[in-house]
Amino acid sequence: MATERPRPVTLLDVANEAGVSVSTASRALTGARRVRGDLERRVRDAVENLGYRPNEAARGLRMARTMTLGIFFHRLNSPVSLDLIDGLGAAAHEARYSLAVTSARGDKAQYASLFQHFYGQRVDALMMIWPRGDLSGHLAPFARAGVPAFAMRWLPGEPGLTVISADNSVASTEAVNALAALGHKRLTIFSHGVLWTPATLRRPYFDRAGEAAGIEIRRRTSRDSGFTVRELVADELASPEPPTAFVVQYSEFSDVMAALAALGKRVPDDVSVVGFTDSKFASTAQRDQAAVIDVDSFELGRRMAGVMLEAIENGPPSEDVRIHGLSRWIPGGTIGPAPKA
Amino acid sequence: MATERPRPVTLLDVANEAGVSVSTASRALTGARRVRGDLERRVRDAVENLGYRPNEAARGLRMARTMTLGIFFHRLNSPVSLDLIDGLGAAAHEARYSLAVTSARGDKAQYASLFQHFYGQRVDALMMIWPRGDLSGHLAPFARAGVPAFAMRWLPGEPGLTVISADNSVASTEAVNALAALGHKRLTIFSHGVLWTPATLRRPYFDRAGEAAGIEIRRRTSRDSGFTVRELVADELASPEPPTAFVVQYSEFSDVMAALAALGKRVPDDVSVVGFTDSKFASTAQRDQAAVIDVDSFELGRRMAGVMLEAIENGPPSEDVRIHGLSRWIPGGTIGPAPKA
DNA sequence: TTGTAGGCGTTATCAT
DNA sequence: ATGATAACGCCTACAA
Repeated sequence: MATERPRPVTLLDVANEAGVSVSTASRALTGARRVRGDLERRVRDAVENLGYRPNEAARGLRMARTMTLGIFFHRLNSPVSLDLIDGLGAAAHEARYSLAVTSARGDKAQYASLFQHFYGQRVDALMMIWPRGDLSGHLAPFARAGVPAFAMRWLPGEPGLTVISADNSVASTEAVNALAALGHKRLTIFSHGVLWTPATLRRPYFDRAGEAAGIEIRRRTSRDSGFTVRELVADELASPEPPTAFVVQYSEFSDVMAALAALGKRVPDDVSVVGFTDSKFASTAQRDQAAVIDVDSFELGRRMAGVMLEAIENGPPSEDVRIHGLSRWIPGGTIGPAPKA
Repeated sequence: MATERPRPVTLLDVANEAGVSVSTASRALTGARRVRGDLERRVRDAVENLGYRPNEAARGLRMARTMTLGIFFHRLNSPVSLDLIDGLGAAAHEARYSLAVTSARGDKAQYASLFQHFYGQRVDALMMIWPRGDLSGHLAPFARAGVPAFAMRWLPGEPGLTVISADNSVASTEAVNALAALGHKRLTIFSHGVLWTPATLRRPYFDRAGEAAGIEIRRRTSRDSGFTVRELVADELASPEPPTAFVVQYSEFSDVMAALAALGKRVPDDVSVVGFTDSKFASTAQRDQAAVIDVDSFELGRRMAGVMLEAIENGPPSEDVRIHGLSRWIPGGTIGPAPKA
């Protein structure tokens, strides 16, 4: 037996209760034009009594705006995703927007269906988090409808798609400088089992900072190799001129620490370790007293939503968007002077 | 300059292109009634050519159904939340529903505003994840509108609110039995820094299983104490009759392992350790060869969405919902025979 | 300042 | 089987 839903209270109900016309009721609530004070009060009272809330679908139909932000994840896997959702949601909600979240679960074959779904929903703006492959086909309907589309990804933007990314260069440079000041000459950036991770984006930061500070920057990744963290750490330390410092994704921080311990290396006496983290792990990192480059991905989400809202209002930005000032260098007990050679 | 959006293609455009009326076009697409084969083909072709997608807001207005599931989080913090969103989203999308996600960010003062927002959206069903406090006030509008509301929480349901939870008793009992078979007599369940965690829900499972298997079950939590994991582990092991096995939330698994190592205890020779995890950590756990009680929270999300969709169709269930069969006992190298006293 | 009426895009009812 | 038409709830010219 299909449930027959009680009809929710509508603006007409409010108008009747207040003894005015729907348009007056509407104006009293939207404040588009002035209404007589006493009438406005009566309308507001009626709203209160009846528990009226405007139907956003109807309003959206009329206004050609659904007050919905579409967030598309290629995959929903890291705690960073959570913070992004949280930050996006916070900013969206403040602006009276809602957040429609979807995930392709790593499957590109899902894209078409998911994008069509968003288009059917008539989201007012679209944000893609680490999407893969060519999107132009999927994005065409949005472009035609004038829906601003954003992507967090490594490739630059293109017509109909603005790329948005976080700039962590300041904190990264500070970290490199701090290590240089401690006498370190060789630093290895460690990214294990990751293909499209922030590690890739951070490359230029570190390269530039390393060059300026006179530190040699190497990288190790196991993305194709299938080696364990411990094997990679061991291999790296067995090289002729081994690094004296590591930069590590925080999700592998403890693995690397354990690997170093197992190899008989003390931190920070023999090796310094810097974690690349986000604020979600901040408390953990502090408990560990770890030195970290901290990225506030909650705030990043907020800022991303801000950019989306702005684009809905005034059209998409003319250039790709870089977001600054969200990362901090936090020294900690896992770094120390470079060991004497 | 406010952007003037190009008008997206509507059903009328399709009808014109196909040379039929809107009603025929609508019928051809919804399949409500049969239309002549050639006309249906022409309509489908027009849809293809024009890239038409029905406006869900308009459809929702007409159908009094928005095809939207509202998911409310008290806080968006654990990786489990991510899996839940992912699973909910997968099931929702299959049913052509979208997922509206919101988080109170741990702040009960946000509830009213967030619930009103969902109500304005006219979500078809509502799911609350670990909500706090009294919800009846917030839920009243949904109840009046006949919107099924669910909550994942410890307290039982009430009128207008169905409680949904996962039943992990089978796997938990298996774990206890496995430990009993290995000769363990005293087991401590360890929950650090958590108030409303699954640890609380698991109590009865373990209590019953322990009683049946003849194992004494204790619990340690630091929720108010502010002790470190290591201090708690040390204190527990210093008791007159120390436990020979621990059950630990996976997020603290490595902390407990490290604490045991620091205390000179070998795993599993001196102490056995069982992790309580979810499938997100499964690969990690396997790499660690850890013995775990694994919960598939992605699948849990799917099932939750299924319950919501069913409730939209046929009204809310008459009783609170327990979801079974989503947890597995996975033995591993972190358990072994109890040490001889 | 207020009310009347039209329309947003869709589906369902009613004639044809 | 098809087409005209009303209705969903809201906002906004336009008229009063």
